[in-house]
Amino acid sequence: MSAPRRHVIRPATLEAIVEAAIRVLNANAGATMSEIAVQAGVGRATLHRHFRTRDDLVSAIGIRCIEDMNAAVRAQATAGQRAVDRLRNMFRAVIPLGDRYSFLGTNYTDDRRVDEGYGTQLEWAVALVEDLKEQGDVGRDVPSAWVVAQIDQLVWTAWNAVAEGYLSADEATELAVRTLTVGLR
Amino acid sequence: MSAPRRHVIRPATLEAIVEAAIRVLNANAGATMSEIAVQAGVGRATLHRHFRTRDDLVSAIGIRCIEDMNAAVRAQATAGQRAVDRLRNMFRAVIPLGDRYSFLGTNYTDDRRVDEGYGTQLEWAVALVEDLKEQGDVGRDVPSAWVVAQIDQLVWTAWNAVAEGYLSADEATELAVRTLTVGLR
DNA sequence: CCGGTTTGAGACATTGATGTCTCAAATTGC
DNA sequence: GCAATTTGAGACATCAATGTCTCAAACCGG
Repeated sequence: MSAPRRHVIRPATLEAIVEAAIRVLNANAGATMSEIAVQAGVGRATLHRHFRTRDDLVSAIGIRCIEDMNAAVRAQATAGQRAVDRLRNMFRAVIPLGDRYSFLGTNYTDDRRVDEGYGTQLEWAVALVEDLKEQGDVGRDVPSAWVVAQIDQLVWTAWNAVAEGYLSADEATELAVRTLTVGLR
Repeated sequence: MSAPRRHVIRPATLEAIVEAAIRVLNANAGATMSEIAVQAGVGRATLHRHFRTRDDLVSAIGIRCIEDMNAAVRAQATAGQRAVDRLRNMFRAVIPLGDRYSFLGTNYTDDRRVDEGYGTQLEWAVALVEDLKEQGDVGRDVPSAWVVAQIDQLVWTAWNAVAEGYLSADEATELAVRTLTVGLR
């Protein structure tokens, strides 16, 4: 006897849930399934039909965030580029996903796939920082952990600036590169 | 007939609760009263005896955070100082309170006193940014909102660096000033 | 040492969110 | 237009966290 047919959600419904969940949970990590459903414009039963538990939903969104971020980073051509140009390209690709960074920071899920994905991002960032130091765009005296932390925060503050409307995406990218390398003087 | 005697908590107990609540709620904004009590080394009944509700506790901690931050900023002598020195002094005073910044960011409470206190901090920061621009430490082309956002995030990442142990408090202060003004090159 | 006060443990009631289920309505593709 | 499928609303059960209360134990200042 076959297992009960698993629910197949419509792609547009799933996208609405993912975007709504990121928005609502970034604002309040304790938001209820009801709040997420309302914001997504779907019924709460639809969430429960597709995700086994609230934790399952948060994990699934976390995995989606990591996949989106890794896809954005992977999509860049890096061969032969100067480190500072790779930094600029990375910011250009990743700043629009700043809300996903924030989601992963505030809605931690003890999920192997999220941990692995985050580790991939970290490795990529550390390699970039080593090259920035090698090419003189970042001083060798600066702890790499500090540089990585600054890059992380710049992604988020730049995303916020674009969301608030006082910077365009291009302006945000340039200001992020400038802030990290030569500062605001 | 007089009202029932209000519970008077011991100062050491209250401090333990405040510090534990900041630590636990920074890690997980949805942490339970039980988790806070365990971390504080007190009984859950003690929390309920002193705070009417969980929301009341979160509000009270938020007010404490704002008061601590405003006290730190107010304690500085600023008359006659260059803007960059005021920036350095502000970082030195406020970085140890980075966990309080974070608390206010992630555990927003719709409380008039928290809003007012935050407004005071913001006014102070904007005035400092104007002076930094006036004295050439920050370019006039940079949006003030961007500079304020960077200062905010530097407080948090510097606090984290000290907590993680790869920077001393003095190193964190200097690196924060450097990152904002001349960058990491 | 003692009186007054605070506190912790645990029992218990309440509450709100989650999770399950059913059925009519809506949607979609042919 | 119809069949197959997904979805929303709402009823209902479950569960975990909150909130209340009592009493013995612990604490502290005089």
